[in-house]
Amino acid sequence: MTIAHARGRPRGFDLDDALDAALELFWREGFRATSTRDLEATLGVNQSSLYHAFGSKAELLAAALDRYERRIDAALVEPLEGSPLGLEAIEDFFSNLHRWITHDGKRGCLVINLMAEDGGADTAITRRTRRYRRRVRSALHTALDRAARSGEIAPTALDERSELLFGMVLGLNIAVRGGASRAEIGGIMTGVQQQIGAWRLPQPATE
Amino acid sequence: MTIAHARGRPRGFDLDDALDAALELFWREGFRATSTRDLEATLGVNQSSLYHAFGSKAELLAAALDRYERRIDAALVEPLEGSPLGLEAIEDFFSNLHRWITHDGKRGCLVINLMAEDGGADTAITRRTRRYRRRVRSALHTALDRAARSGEIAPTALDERSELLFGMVLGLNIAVRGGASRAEIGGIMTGVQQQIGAWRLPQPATE
DNA sequence: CCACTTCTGAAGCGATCACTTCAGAACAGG
DNA sequence: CCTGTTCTGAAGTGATCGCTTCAGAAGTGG
Repeated sequence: MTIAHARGRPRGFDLDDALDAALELFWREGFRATSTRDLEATLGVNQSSLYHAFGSKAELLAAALDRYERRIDAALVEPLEGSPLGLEAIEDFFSNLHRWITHDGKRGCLVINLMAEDGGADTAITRRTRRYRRRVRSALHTALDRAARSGEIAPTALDERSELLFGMVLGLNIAVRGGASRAEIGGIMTGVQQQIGAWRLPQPATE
Repeated sequence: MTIAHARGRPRGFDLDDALDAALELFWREGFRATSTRDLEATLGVNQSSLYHAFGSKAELLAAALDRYERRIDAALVEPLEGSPLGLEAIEDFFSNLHRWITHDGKRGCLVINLMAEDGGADTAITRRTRRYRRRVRSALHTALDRAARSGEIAPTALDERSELLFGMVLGLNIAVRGGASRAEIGGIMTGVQQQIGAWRLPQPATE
């Protein structure tokens, strides 16, 4: 959606590259901890140009967040939501989540990091994190529904179980961001996977 | 442990009162978001006096944290650890936790808030939050052990289950701090309690 | 009362924050 | 080349940060 300019000096940097670099900073260092000077240095773009292009630090975050949500949706949420599988889709989701939030360092999930940062003030960011929470919880519920319909798990307490799983998504994130060791994270992850497996009913032999 | 002074002008404020007020601010607003000017205004104590008494903002936090840990230990961890009960002690723990982190507003647990704030840097605070994590996880494990020994639950996957529970402690906190609605928190809490109940084995009729 | 010590209040320190200003650079169309 | 437009670089805005300075207030023991 980058339109070629018609008149005036052409922009000296690529908008998408800048957004990706800004996303990386906000994600790894946090929104508040990333100063406009940090952005200037890492992106190699003068503050003046950044403000000219994006308006404010918050709008830059919003634009970076658009890109982030598209990616995490493709990598984690859509596979969970669109899978034909039940419990296995959820187990895969948590495996993917594990990789996603620990990929290089203690970066966690940007949306959940933001949720933890702003302390629940009523900002545009808060509204987006709320929407994201609903989306993830709903995808988990959908997968549990599939598992129940196929007889993989008992068709009871689906609401409670999806809430439990969603709570674990949040818990894993804060454990990662809070500096828990790899072993600690692994332990929690094992606890989740074990619990998901424990929901599985004994299956009648197929075939 | 407040020693009466021997010479010089007596302090014009009460150390314990000041620590309690500072604790309240750090807890509700966050450590970083609480400025020394906020402390001055809320405590009614000049910055100069605060620095004279405590040394630095970080040391003031450390002193407030001492008080906080004593209280949360008495209110939540000791009852869990010292109870003769198994699952019921854990259920009570989560009920108490719910009250503790939502008591007035979205305050969460100070230790977990700090864990989320400093991003895992290796500070004195990080070391204390690590110690606290170990303590809570161990108390949960102890309670599960009691439940297993009394035949209340199967004596399997105790490590995984305690990790799961601990992850939920973290998840509930971030949900509260992140501005989740009362209904959302209640949903997650119900998910946890339901899961704990689901671990209970059918009991032989006693009597 | 005096010398000594400790604590207080106001003012101010340098650093850093998000953001702005403005002269001039770099292009287009005429 | 000239005019009009957009973008860039360096400098600087006021606000706020954690923390310090220092004169003087408020006590003590002699």
